[in-house]
Amino acid sequence: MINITLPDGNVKQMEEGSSAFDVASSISSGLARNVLSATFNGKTVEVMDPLPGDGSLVLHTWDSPEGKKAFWHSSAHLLAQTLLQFYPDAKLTIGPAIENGFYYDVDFGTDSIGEGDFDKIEKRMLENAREKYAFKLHPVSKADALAMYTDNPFKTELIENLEDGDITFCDHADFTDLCRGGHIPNTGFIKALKIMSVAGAYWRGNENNPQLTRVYGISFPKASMLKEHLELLEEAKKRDHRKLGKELGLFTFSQKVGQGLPLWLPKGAALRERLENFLKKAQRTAGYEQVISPHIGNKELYVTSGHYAKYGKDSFQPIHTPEEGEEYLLKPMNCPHHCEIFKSQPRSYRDLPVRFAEFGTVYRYEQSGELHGLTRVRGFTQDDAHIFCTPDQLKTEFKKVIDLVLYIFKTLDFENFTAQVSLRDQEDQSKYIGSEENWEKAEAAILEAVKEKDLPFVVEYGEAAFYGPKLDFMVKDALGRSWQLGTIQVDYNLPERFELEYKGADNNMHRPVMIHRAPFGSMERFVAVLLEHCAGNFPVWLTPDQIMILPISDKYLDYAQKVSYLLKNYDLRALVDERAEKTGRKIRDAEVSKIPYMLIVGEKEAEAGTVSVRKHGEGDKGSMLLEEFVRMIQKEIADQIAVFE
RNA sequence: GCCGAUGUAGCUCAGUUGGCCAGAGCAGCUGAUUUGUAAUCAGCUGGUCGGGGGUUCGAAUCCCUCCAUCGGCUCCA
Repeated sequence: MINITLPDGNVKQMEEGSSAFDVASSISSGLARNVLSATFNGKTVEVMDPLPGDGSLVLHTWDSPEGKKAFWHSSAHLLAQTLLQFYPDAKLTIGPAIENGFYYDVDFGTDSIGEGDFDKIEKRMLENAREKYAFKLHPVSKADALAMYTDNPFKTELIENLEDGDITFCDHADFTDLCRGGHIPNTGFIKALKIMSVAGAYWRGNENNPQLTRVYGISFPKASMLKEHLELLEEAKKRDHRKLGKELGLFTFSQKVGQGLPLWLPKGAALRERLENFLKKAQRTAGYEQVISPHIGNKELYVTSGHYAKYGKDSFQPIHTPEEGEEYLLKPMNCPHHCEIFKSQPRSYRDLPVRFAEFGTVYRYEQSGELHGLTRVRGFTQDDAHIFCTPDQLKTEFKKVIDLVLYIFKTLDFENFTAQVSLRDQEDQSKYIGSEENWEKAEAAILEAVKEKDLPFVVEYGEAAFYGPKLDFMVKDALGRSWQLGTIQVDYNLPERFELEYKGADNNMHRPVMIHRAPFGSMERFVAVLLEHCAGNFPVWLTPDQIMILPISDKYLDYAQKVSYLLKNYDLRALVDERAEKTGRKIRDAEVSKIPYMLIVGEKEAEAGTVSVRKHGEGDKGSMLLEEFVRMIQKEIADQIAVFE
């Protein structure tokens, strides 16, 4: 007999040779049908394989990440099997599960695969799935494993890095593949699937290695789930900030101006200005001072900061002065300038912390293939600030910045977020500059601040910047997609390089600590994420046009103008649709342009001094006195944009 | 930068086994309509078919090249 402790604490006694499936069956047949993977004493085991003795068993269904992982990884096997049926000479490499689905990297040799082939592959995969082939994991000796892949250098490389005795293969049908395990019981669980795309991918992610074809797919245990998933993708497409930005007239790009250099249109520029003013106001309260620095800086500035050595080659190249000698770089970040501002006068410990803020536009030469809408551009404006403080003030200041970030998230309705603490790579520390002692202090300060603020957080090793650890805020948008927004970074390095100092109470000179922070990240990126989050329906305080006044006919134009004038006096952004169109048409156009309020005015309204209110997406709200409407919208705005304390 | 795909009017898209003057809807302009909660009607304008080169009697369509965009990879101070 073997004893199995289930996660709910119940102990099951099972006969020798029982599997996770047997355990599930003994609980309920419904559960047994839905078990996709199992973990036994912390190790992944195959659902159908006998359990190796006493221990605790966790069963994973579709609702758990482990269940999905096993499901999608098994689907990758199915994909590989099917691909070999069409392309017998293809060389397989790896096929893992990913966040949403799975992929298989394949070297197709001289063959190629395109969207036109997806249909037949999907059909054959489903045919194969319906055969309910069981996934069977079994050990293979290193020598035998190598013998199986004499013509496949990729698999050979993988096997060579494995210990003899640790090597397993997974079979289903007549297909076998090097695999460490974690499968669903059989292919029959896979009821719906779709090949999503093909793309190039380097072997082992290294751009010096040969490029393989990555085939992406997704699969589900129910056809309805696939439908839902595809609908979600459709919805995401509708919310694409590139599409909405064009439709709402916020920004554009021009081939002539250059790649990755956004042009902000009047409505977009006004929106950005409102975001800036909103943050500036909170920053004033929080004790920041605005500074302004130029768009170029002497190369020496970046040699001093260390950025030139690190990024000089991959950046926009220096601008040479007409006479020889001097070289200037487009500003790729604001910190060196701010360091020099700090140095412009002697500082006392009594002055600290000083907080310099600037909406600083910077230019970075991103590889052309990386550019993407407003989320990855070559010229962008950071809502940057640098805080210079004493080491003792670091944690307090850090926490204050967290408060500011949380204020912004709350105002803009980003309720789901995780703080990501990025620390050094624990194995390879050669890429970081700065002393061990300082790094440790900084890492500890961030972790303490995050814990004291009670933020949900994860720690990522190896994700730190080369000059210091950081805290990034990952927000989830309305469709559940993750985006990196605000960032707070500790820097012991630049103060050292720029020899920043202040006079302490002990009358000696001390080195300040620096915090870089950008709650929005960049204005471009933030607007993009916000657009997708709210699907273009900005909160009233932020939206470009708040109110469209629709006169029934030109007889009521005068009244409409009067209403518009009055609203503008209240700092509300109102337009009048003066066209000789039918009301239905005017409403449609205002709805399509996502203007939150429509005020319909005709004879009744003109006589009574009222407006007939229609709200975007909600319809007719009935008529009210103009003053009433003003109070209502003012209250809405006040509720949306609380004061930062 | 790499792999793959795409590029036709301001926007969304038809048109490619090479062949009459390259089409539609929306937007725009002109006129009529004076309208009550999601598209009034008619007419008109608008395109070096991404740029350049080539093949051909003939190219939006085939080839080369450059540019840009999209999906990934790599990268992200």
